[in-house]
Amino acid sequence: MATGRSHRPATRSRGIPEATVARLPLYLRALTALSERSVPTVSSEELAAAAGVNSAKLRKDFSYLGSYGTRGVGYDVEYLVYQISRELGLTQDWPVVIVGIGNLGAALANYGGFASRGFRVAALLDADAALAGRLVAGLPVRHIDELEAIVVDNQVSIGVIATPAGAAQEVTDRLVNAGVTSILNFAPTVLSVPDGVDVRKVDLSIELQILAFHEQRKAGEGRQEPDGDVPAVMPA
Amino acid sequence: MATGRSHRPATRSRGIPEATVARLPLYLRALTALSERSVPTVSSEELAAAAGVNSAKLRKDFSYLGSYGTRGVGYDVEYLVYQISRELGLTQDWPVVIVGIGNLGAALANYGGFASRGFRVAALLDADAALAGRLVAGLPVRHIDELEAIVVDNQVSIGVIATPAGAAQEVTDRLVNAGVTSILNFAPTVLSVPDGVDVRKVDLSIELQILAFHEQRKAGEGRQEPDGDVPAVMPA
DNA sequence: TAGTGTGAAAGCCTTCACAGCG
DNA sequence: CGCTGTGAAGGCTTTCACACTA
Repeated sequence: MATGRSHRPATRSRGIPEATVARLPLYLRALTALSERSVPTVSSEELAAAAGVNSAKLRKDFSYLGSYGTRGVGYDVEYLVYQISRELGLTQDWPVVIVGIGNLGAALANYGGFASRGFRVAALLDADAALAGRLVAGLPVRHIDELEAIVVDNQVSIGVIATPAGAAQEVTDRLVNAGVTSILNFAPTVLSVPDGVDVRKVDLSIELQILAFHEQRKAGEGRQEPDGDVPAVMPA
Repeated sequence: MATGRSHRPATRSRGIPEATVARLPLYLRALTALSERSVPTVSSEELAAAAGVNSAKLRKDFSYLGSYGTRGVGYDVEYLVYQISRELGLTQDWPVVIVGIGNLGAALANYGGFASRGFRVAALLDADAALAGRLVAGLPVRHIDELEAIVVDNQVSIGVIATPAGAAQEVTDRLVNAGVTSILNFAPTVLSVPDGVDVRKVDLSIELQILAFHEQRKAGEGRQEPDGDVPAVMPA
């Protein structure tokens, strides 16, 4: 999902399939929880259950990272936490700017899992001059005019867009121009970016619409088991 | 992707592949924009560009819905809007409850694309009694004790969870017990639900971690480091 | 003629099932 | 013996490329 444009034919950045990369954070979260409970080792079966996947998939995923398990025993929790963190690039510090400090931007700024795990909010930016200086999550909101300077000074490579849809493309252009190469977009717009810039989007209404689709299907299925066909109510 | 548990072997609810369903909202948004500009027809090429996909994929997707285009011309915008809306179940009204009215819950309540498109916020719920009665997005926050009554009275089948992680599973259980069969989860937890209940999750920190992975890869590509092994610190 | 609709080909991703190791 | 690691098989998804038609 969501890379810059139509580049990268079969994106697996270094042998690790994209689908696996997308699950590593899930494993990491489950492992972190185990680590906090001082659990020393875990089997693929247990960890898979905690992460909400099946164990064959988990083992296959881990096999792309290397042979980090012990047959007959399982995986060393601490060691795996380290390996996955390293693989994901979380052993280094990633300064992030959040643009658009409405409810959503504020929610993001306050989000704990954000600040932990290597991500540091370098600045909060908003176009509304009236917001400037106000503290959100302990940080002062700064005016969007400062965007370029902040990105350059802090070597920000990741930007989060929580602006209204209408402002998203312009903000994107400015971020990219200033040197940002990864964007997490919460605005309901398709962003266009140059090659080499990654965009991931999170879209609330799309998720809801997908749920509605399945909801409708369930309702249409009626009481009996879905063995045969659905009534086939064709449109006009 | 986010269905209840390990059920549904190859989920395509009625011939429409899951991957296609996930793109229909994208097409719908692009079409709605065209409709507002009173554009009568679009080609697959144009619409695909607006939606951020390629045209072959779009045509294939539409072919699962039926033959709604005109060769040599393109697609009728209004007609497609209607067909996709119907397919997604957006021609009916979906009452939704949002649980957890912090910054994120408030952002969701205020989100425009939410209220439009067939989704109606039936209630905002929070465990904090101090919030009760306060207006958010024009709706009064109600206490979580009212959850069951609200779900039943409004025939709510979709619930949105914006609570802290610790509360998410309990809220889920109560929603499901009361009759909710689709859940959009913003809490960073794996929810367990009975068969037949769909869960989709949106996880901010996961998205960021995926970006960090690619960011790291880009950075590493500039230097040498092709075979990238690390000192091999084996576990105890 | 311009652009849809679609078999066929090619790639991914998941699952299976079991060899092999601690 | 228990559990990992992994070829092989099977499914989905995307892409290709072109017949076909308004």
